[in-house]
Amino acid sequence: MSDGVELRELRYFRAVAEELNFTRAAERLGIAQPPLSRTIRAMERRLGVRLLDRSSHGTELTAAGAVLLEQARLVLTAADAAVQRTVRAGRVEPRLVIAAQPSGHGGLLQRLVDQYHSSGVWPSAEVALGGWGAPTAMLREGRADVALLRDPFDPQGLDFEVVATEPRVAVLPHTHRLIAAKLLCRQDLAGEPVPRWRSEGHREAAYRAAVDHLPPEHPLPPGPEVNNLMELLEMVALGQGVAFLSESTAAQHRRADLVHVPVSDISPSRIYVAWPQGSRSPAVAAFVRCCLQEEEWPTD
Amino acid sequence: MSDGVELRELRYFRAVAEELNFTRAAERLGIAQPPLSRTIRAMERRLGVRLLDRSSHGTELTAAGAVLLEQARLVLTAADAAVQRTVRAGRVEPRLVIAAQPSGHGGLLQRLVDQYHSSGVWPSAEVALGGWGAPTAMLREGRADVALLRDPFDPQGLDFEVVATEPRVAVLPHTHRLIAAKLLCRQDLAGEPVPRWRSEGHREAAYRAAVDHLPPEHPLPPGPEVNNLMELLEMVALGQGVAFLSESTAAQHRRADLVHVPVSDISPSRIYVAWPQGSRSPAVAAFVRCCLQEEEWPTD
DNA sequence: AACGATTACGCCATACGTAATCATG
DNA sequence: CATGATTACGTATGGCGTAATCGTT
Repeated sequence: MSDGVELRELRYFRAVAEELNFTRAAERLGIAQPPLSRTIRAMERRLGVRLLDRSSHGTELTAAGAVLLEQARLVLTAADAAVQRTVRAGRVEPRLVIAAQPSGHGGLLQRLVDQYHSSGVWPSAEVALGGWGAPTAMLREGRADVALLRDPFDPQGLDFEVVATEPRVAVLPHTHRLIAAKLLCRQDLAGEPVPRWRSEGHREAAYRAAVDHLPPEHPLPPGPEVNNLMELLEMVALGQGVAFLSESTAAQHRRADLVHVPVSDISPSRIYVAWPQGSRSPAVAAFVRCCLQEEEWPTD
Repeated sequence: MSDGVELRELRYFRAVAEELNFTRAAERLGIAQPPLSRTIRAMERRLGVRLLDRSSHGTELTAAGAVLLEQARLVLTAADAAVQRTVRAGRVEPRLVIAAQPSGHGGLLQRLVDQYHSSGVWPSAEVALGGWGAPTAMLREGRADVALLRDPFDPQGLDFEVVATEPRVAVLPHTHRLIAAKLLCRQDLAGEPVPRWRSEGHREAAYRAAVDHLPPEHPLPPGPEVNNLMELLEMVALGQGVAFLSESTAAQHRRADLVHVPVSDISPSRIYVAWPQGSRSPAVAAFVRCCLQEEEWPTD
């Protein structure tokens, strides 16, 4: 039983497994092919497992290789995160870095930061904004300590709690037949196209549109793809679809040519506070405590 | 920005941080002190962070060092797990390893394994038993794929679902004043000593006794320490305390000198199925599906 | 032939150990 | 002075690059 692997080996393997080509992988790593080839073979011999099928028609992952690729990504991310967190903890004046998506929380983020600051002499807070998926990545990579997230997010490696729940509204063009309604249900809007997020290039973005805006039992009418909130609202204004946004998001982006109508039977939007699993940081704990004292979202 | 760390450095640092003494750490690692000292210093210089306070009165961790110790443990565990999972995935006939505590689930485990086996041509299942804390450790270290767990467990790095819920009973000596009762509430037994688990040497064992057997608002009457279930029952039989066990556990260990009485207001015992976070294994998914089809626990 | 992976071989970086040095109670 | 960390220095393991070889299409 040889004792283990080194990160260098995992970095090399990841490159090969992702490129499925030793030459390109070596280029990407900035080394020559032979050491790469040797390192992978040595690892295979040491573990007693074939990781790659080197057939004539190119290189393929074996089942074991697929497992190692997945695992190697986790280990390498964790190693980078370890360094990041250590360096940040060692700064003379450490900061609590709060990651969040821009303009998604109304005054909530501001209130939480204020409350956190007024709660004592903890490291001062600093907000880092990023698009969908960025806050969770920052947590995993050790570049942020805590994050405010909207409903569908990848919980891998994170702990989280619900901070607030708020109903969603339908955003309709002002020419829509239903703008006079006080309350809609999903059925009233069945068949209306719903724009889809394409923004961050993630597969999950499509998923987000589906899960975030509609319960899964409703089929999703295909709508135009949009890259951000402004495009989304423009699409709606142009009559290309309807959008379902949380009240606060909608309220922050009022337009004369759009109307908001509450919807009764859509899953409410939830805001979570999340942090790296097992974080022992007192500052994180203090911020989370602030979050959990937060009231239900005020309904305007 | 130097690119990162190597596992060797993290292994070295962990040894020093745990021993708080370079000499002992070097012995533990099987190397001489100088390379150890140099490696740590090099790491400090590269990261630009002091990890250890080397004062006269011994070596202490800095705040950053404490963070790195915690992180290093995670990374090293993840790296070992990566190897284990890869090796197991590469076996000619891979097995689904199910970790569980011995004799804690009545026929549940057997039923689940049978159901899993009859559900198709997946890798065959193999059960690995271990004391409290062992199943979760096996999952984290890549030595098991999935586990059946009882209520208080450390969820770090795991995903889980509830499989079954069952009420608890009080286990009383047959000489007890309340053996004729059909149903007790916690108040009836207030002040009775409750034996505590000492078994696995974990701090968590005490926590277990508290959270598992009693809601936290009840103060825990100090009871004798026991190492296993047999000792626990013996203590109860000797009149040294009362125990609160799940129905199925109690049922599997009937004794002529013990009586079981249902308790109304104690949190029920839950059985979970858990697996490494983000596991993509189809075999694990199949087993979890079997678990979720499981009915509520039959009440005898 | 051409492309991609592997083996052969010489070089250099770096991790190691021994021994000497420093700092502190 | 004794204990424990660091610096100095010579050695050697092993990871790298260049060049040659193998194996497919």
